[in-house]
Amino acid sequence: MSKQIDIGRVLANLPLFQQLSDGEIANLATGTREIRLEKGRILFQKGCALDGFYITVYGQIKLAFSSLQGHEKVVSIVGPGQSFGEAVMFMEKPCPVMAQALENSRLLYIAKQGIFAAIDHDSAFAHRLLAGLSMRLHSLIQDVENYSLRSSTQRVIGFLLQLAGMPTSGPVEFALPASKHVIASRLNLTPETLSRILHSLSESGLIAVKGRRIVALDVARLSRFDDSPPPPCAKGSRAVR
Amino acid sequence: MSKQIDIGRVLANLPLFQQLSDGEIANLATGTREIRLEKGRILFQKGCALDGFYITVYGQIKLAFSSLQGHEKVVSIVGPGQSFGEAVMFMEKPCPVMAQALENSRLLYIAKQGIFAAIDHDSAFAHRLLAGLSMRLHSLIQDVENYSLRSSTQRVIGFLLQLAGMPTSGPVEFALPASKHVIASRLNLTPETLSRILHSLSESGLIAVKGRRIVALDVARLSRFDDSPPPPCAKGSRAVR
DNA sequence: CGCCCGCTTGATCGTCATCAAGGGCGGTGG
DNA sequence: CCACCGCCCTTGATGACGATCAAGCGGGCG
Repeated sequence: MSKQIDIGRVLANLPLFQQLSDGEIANLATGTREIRLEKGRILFQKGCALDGFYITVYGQIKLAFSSLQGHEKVVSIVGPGQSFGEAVMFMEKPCPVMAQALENSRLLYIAKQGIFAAIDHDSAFAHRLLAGLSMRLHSLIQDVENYSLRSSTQRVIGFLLQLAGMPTSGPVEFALPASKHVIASRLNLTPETLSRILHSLSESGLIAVKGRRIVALDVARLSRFDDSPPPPCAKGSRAVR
Repeated sequence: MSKQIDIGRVLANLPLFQQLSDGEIANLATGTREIRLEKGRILFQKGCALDGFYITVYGQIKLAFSSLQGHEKVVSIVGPGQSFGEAVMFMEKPCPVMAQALENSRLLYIAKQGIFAAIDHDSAFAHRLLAGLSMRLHSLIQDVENYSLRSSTQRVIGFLLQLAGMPTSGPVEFALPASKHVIASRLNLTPETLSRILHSLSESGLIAVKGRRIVALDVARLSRFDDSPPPPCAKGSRAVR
């Protein structure tokens, strides 16, 4: 039962909590529970109230909502070191999404009382929280922008470029962070469409695909695709738009 | 030149600032500028940095981004009493959207220093800010949900129901908050499509439209449309999905 | 009175979802 | 070691929803 020690250590190393005093870390730790979740298990359903939030230690959690028709849309894939649920906690409203483990995972659940105490005590912490929420908001707006004024191909390219990082140029290899099914949903596509797009990109020599691994062969050209107005008529390019 | 008095009064009445002390209000007021904006004028462009945020006193501002192709997508329509730009301010990153006046408007621009001081001084204020940002995040997620798993008709209905408020039942009349062009963009539709949808809804006897005024005739049935799985086969209903 | 702008209406086209099979690969058991 | 099965992904054929292009309409304002 080395839980207590573990939790304090883990908390203290998170960017969000880096600069808190030992006392506050200890205080947070008392309100913190460890959660192990096996692949496929649901952490909470859409509509639940949360009076705390979660941090992923390892594993992978997907946040998604599902229509009454049973369709599901993945909003976010959260990995180690990332947190989720803060907004719901501060809002005191039912959670708009559900959370499910994509792999066996280990999380921390941090009760809001400790957070609130830390805010009262240390206004720099409040600043970090505000900045964190703001970043989240920002990326959500990016999503809205992607969904509303970019084609499916552009969304895929944008996603790949993001995974590739800002590379020096030259080919970059990386792995998709989840099954193609999940990725497709995250990008608002069907798996079929994603498959076709990846196929067509590799036909154009822009990328190479083997299973979950992808090589971005020509990052420069890829980026150009990403946001170029389709030239007046992209001649003969069934493949592209 | 009654600006100073005005500003203090206006600030003190905003929900966000209700509970601040007179001293803090005064402090905020010194960092606050009044801005008058005539219809059509652009307040800031996408990519600008902000070191403060805005509150609409009267008028109407649209937040939007535009693709390189010149297409424009309205993210939000902000009216009197509402604020915008906080997230950008806290994030210290370029603004992801542009802001333009839809009517002659009057705004307050509040410098971040006063806000930061208030946070340091009054942790309840920090809580309110956090809750405010969280609400914003929540509604953005709703938007994503709408865009990704609801048909255009469902989005329109959802929007109308929101305008109608939670009515007692029976017909409700209200006005669209902006031109149909802007509304359409907000809902991720072309004006043509919006027009057709409104037409088809009024043909079905669900609403009546005269210009910008709309009467929701059958709110109950409207709500049902809003989220019902299309019954196995909605017989003969070209009008509906 | 006439113009301009916001909206409507009609015809056509593209993109992407849907439906339906067909691979390929890993795991399991004979 | 091979055969079988399940799962994930791919590939193909079709269709629907909504965008685009192109006129018409009406009403407010100069």
